[in-house]
Amino acid sequence: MMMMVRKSKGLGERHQKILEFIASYQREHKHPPSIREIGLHCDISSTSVVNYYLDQLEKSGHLERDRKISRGMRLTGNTPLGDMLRVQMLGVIQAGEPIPVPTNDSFSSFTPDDSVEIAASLMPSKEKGKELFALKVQGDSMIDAMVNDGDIIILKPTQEASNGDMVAVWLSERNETTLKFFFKEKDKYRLQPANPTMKPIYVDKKESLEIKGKVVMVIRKVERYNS
Amino acid sequence: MMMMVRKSKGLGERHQKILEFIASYQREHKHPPSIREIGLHCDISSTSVVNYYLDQLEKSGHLERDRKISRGMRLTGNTPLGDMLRVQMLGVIQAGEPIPVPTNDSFSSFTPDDSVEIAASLMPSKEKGKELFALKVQGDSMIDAMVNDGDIIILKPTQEASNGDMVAVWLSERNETTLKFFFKEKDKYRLQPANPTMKPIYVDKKESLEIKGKVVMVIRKVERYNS
DNA sequence: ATGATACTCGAACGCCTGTTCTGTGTCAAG
DNA sequence: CTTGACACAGAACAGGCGTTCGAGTATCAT
Repeated sequence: MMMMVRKSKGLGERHQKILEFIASYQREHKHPPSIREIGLHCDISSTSVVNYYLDQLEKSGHLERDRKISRGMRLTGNTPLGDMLRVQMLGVIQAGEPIPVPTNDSFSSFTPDDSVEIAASLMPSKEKGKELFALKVQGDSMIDAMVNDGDIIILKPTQEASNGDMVAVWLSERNETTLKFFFKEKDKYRLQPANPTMKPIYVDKKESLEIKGKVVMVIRKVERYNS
Repeated sequence: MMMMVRKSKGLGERHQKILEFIASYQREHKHPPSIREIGLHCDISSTSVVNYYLDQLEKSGHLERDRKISRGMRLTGNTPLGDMLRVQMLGVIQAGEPIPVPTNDSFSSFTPDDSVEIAASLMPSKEKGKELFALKVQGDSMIDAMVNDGDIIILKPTQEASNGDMVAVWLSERNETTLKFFFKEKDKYRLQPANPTMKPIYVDKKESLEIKGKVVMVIRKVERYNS
């Protein structure tokens, strides 16, 4: 004597509810719900009915299912396939200050101090986050490298750089940290700004030049311009 | 009469193997393996041994476990909790060319033409990818906005901008697309370059100025410098 | 030797979970 | 009215899967 029927196509109220529950459950538990859990929270008393809807959602492409496997379902659309990697935010980089470099305690005893998540699909090489670290740029001094105040740079720690690498270097004799493209020439190093309109600076090989890391990515969250 | 023993602390060969298997299995199947599957692929004949190692990995912080729940394990460190959102890459943006804007077919019939994945945790506002789109910057003409050739910009489609927003605008009378910070003044618009050393350009309100979108993020993959 | 520690096996127990089958009420088309 | 698709319930079945227990072996310090 009571029945909310959903004609033919489109997502029904039940479908919607299930989809939302799966999403929220996944967020909270880090893994998908079981059929029975879905039924419980969506006021469906029979596991077969849940299965019934799950089948439909799968056919309509909202869901993927690994039959026979516990909680083997996942939403399509957003929260897609790719995985991502978390890189540690070690501190800030600014002119006149040495930059922090990753301590050598491998990757154990990780302090989730502060970190940035990067979609793995964005990483250029296969340098999949093993030893990457992130720095926040402070001040406008990196402008010649097309890096602005507040930007986040992702870098791979290294002492040596190939020609063409963008590196973070510490010029102790100039008491300056800077981001430049690195080129080794006859008797000196050429540090080429990213901005083609700016002239490179040359560092004699006698001068101490400490390469701190190689930049692999720059991320800028554009918020607002203060002016 | 044969036994590879691992003294005391640190990750043993077995631990490493299990960790790697879980990661690869997860990549392939989109869900964690079961204890028996781990044992099978890591040459461990007893489920209790796998459980034994899993316990250790959990204690050492490499793994999280939801006991009693099938495949209720996940690696910590990388491949973490957060979800991400996929934004469509609609095309390129370059001076002298109009930029593509999202067609109005909502978000159904999604062509995975080309897309970028962004960690949700990086998104400034709660504008969680609903209608975001991405463009690849071509040419050096956006340099005054601290955007380089090859950069990827994420923007939110809009026709109106508030003061201080970074917008992509089409100046039809100048036949140019550009990225600038937007300010409305008495009788004109001020388009402020991101680079503080560069002067703003002013556009009379009579001139047509089409705001295409508001930039929310800039991503640069640093590969190599051609020079 | 002896005991402690680390590691490994195999089997059994029992809950968890997806699947399947039978049955019921609703509604629209024939 | 009959028929059939559709939405749903409930129960039972069969594996999947984590857990636990008893027992055996190797290494090392005492």
